[in-house]
Amino acid sequence: MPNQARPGTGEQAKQLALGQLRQAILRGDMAPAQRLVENELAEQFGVTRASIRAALIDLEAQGLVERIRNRGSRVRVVTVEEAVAITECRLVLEGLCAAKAAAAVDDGQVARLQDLGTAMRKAVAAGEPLTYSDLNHELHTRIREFSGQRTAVELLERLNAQLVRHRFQLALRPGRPQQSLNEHLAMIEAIGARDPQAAEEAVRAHLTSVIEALRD
Amino acid sequence: MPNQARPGTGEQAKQLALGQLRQAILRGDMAPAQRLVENELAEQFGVTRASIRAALIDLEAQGLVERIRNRGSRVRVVTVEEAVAITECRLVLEGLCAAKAAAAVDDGQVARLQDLGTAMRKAVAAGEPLTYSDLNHELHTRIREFSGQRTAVELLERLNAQLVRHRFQLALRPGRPQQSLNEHLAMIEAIGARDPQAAEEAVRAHLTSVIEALRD
DNA sequence: CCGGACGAAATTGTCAACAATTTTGTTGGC
DNA sequence: GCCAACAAAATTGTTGACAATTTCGTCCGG
Repeated sequence: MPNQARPGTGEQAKQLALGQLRQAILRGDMAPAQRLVENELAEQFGVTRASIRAALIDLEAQGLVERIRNRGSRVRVVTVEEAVAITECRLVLEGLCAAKAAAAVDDGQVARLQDLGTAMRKAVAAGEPLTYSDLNHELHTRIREFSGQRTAVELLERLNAQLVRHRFQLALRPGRPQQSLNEHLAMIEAIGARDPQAAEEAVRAHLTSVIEALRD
Repeated sequence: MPNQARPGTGEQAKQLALGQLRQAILRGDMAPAQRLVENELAEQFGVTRASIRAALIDLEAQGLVERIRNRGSRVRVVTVEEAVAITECRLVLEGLCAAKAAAAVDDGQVARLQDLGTAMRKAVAAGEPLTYSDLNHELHTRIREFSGQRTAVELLERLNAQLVRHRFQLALRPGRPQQSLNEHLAMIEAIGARDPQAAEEAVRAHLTSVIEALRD
């Protein structure tokens, strides 16, 4: 009963466990395919097994862990093939978002995207792949946000969470940022021009290139 | 996805509760926005609250129920706007599946689709909108299946589950089957011709028409 | 030496009681 | 008569113990 993590305040146990576990997986603290024993996790996070269990069910639905009846949970390993299939889904969904965004953005939002574009240029010129990767992620997030497509955004966040490991791998590949940069700038330009079809095409071209890069 | 709807056999309590509750919601037995009290459900299905609770968490992740902290669960109501947004996601994802299917089907699968096409023709001619609706659903399912895109299929099943109510409403609209039929036949033809781009275009045209029909 | 049956350990699934929270109905003051 | 504080009821969140299932090591027979 000594609840180490503030018993009364704010977050409830399940949400807390969910957040911590999710972060741990996304951060890579948990090795791929690592077994997730409910008792261990419960002790580690200072919550009870029921909370961990609820969190695991949630994470299974998000595709981050795999659960087998009476056999336990493990962090899901995303093969390259799966990563490609996931990115194909991203391709069409982000294409949709880009088209909708191009039709809906206001001037301030366009300026925001262009700022991101110059920042990305700088990051590539300075040879900082990690900064570039972050900006990359933020650009995609902003476009989704500006599209106002709540359903699509939800699906995409689910999909993206499954790709963290692959994203890292991709970002550190030499020469990759240069190619990626041009594609991103094209996306920004198309949206800035309020051209839905061009925006969708640009996103598709970009993610097609990502798929090719993934296949090595 | 571990849920094919067999609520009879030696399933475990949570899976049983999940199946029954899911069916009840999809079947429309639960009124929209109806409150789902854990105790009542537990008694109704003859399982304990813990199982119901686990099932509810699952259903929340599937987008079928809404849960608010300390306030309980309710069957989620999908507004027309949301239905449109969901169908827009279906549009791009099913387009992807159709393109992949067109590139991957074998002769037997094509024959299967064409059989469905003639059955649909017959159902429309006979004025049986319910039969037609079922065939419609099966056609979409088969195309997804033949595409081999596991990730996309998973997303689409999630999305479709949220639309049951609207699908019913749409199927019974006079004149709708006729228009829908032609679009479906075009999809079948494009896939039979192994033309990915035409298949994607046909699916997009069909679902665009569905979106327009939804907006009344 | 190998294969299958048996049993113990580990792990998840289920249960009923308890605590915390929100909602609702009521009472008192203005 | 209306609003706020308060108390009671309903409902969800949490806890620890118990049951069912699977896994793994061991032993026996061939």
